[in-house]
Amino acid sequence: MKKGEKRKQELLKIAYRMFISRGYENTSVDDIIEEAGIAKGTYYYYFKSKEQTLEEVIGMMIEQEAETAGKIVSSALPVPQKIAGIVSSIRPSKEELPIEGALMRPENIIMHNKIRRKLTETVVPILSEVVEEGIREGFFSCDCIPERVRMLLTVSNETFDEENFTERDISVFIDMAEKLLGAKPGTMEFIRELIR
Amino acid sequence: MKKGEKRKQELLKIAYRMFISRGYENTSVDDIIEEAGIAKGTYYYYFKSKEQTLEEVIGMMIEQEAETAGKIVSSALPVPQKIAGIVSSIRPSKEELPIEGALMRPENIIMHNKIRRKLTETVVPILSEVVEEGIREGFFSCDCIPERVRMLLTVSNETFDEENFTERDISVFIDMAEKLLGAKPGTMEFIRELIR
DNA sequence: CCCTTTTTCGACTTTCGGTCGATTTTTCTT
DNA sequence: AAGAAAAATCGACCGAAAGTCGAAAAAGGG
Repeated sequence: MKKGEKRKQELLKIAYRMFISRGYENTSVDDIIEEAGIAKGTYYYYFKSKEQTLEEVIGMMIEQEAETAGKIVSSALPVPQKIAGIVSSIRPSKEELPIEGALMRPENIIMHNKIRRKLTETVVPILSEVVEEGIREGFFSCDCIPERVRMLLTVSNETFDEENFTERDISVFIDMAEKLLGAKPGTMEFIRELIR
Repeated sequence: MKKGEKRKQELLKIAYRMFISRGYENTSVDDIIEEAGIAKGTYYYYFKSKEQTLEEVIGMMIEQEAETAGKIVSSALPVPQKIAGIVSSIRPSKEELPIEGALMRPENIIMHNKIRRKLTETVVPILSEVVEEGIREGFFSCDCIPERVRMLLTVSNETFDEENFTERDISVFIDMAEKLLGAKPGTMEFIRELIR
């Protein structure tokens, strides 16, 4: 009964690698089982569908990132650095797998989308907490924190995921972040380094 | 040689209807050809792939909306009403086909995404023009107009497409729009009616 | 009317996700 | 240790769906 879990983790790892490098749509179940050296039936003994595999793979990814982010929140770092740290921990999705760059390929819309959704869902509360802290310390000044954080995250995802963003995009985004959170101009400049 | 164009339009119309009502993924080429009463080969005589059909269907949709928006821009309406008009002309995608509401179903991510992309691409320049006009008239005050417009559009799409948005989301969005474009507080309140 | 081009046809191929009953391996029970 | 029960594995098979292809039928033109 323990061998089972191990096998599943193994399959998850293989699926993760393949989804990342070749894209979800371009990875067939046959590819996965061939790599794993198992039969179709075995695969479906562990996953009810290919999509469920994707779901679990994404769950894995996000879980890790959330853990890192959580540690940062409860650390003693100053607020801006907390934000920097969290944002960085969220981004590896790009540096980690740029070799293929298959992530936002047209055919990868589905995976990309699911990742974004789940990421937003888990990160918004975490970042909100930090913003709250920032308000207490006088960095920020605003209401509706989760809503604001979410919108910032949305723009960030949508804008900086692609390769086509410009320096102007970054400037506008910083301006937006400062204004949306009620921070003094220039306070959020540190974001520039994170993105570029 | 003219019959061809006609057939293609007919197929496009059928595909449009089916993609909208049942979703792109849930519509098979066989469904389309059955509805059209033609053979597989005929379909592929007009489209190189199912995806190309989707592309053309989306092109059709956006073209119409862009036309309407264009007329509004060159009208004599005051700036806020131009914006309102354009935003409305963009939104029918929701009122037009809510019966099934299949648009943002998990399985429709692909279509939804392509629509959003293309829509943003075509609407950003149009709205930017209006904002420019608004600056001249003292409504707004900002630089990097296309970037700002794009981000606003991004947030709007992502936030108000779903059904789960709250009144607070709207308020924050309005606040954001005003601050991003350098408008006086309250100026953009009219957005509230458009969305709700 | 014949020849060319356009359009249509539908059987066939391939790919892929998923199913299922049989079989082997592991674990539990006594 | 023997046998039963449960867990894990196997792979042939299925059905759906996109896409191909060569042949045949319409449409046009001279």
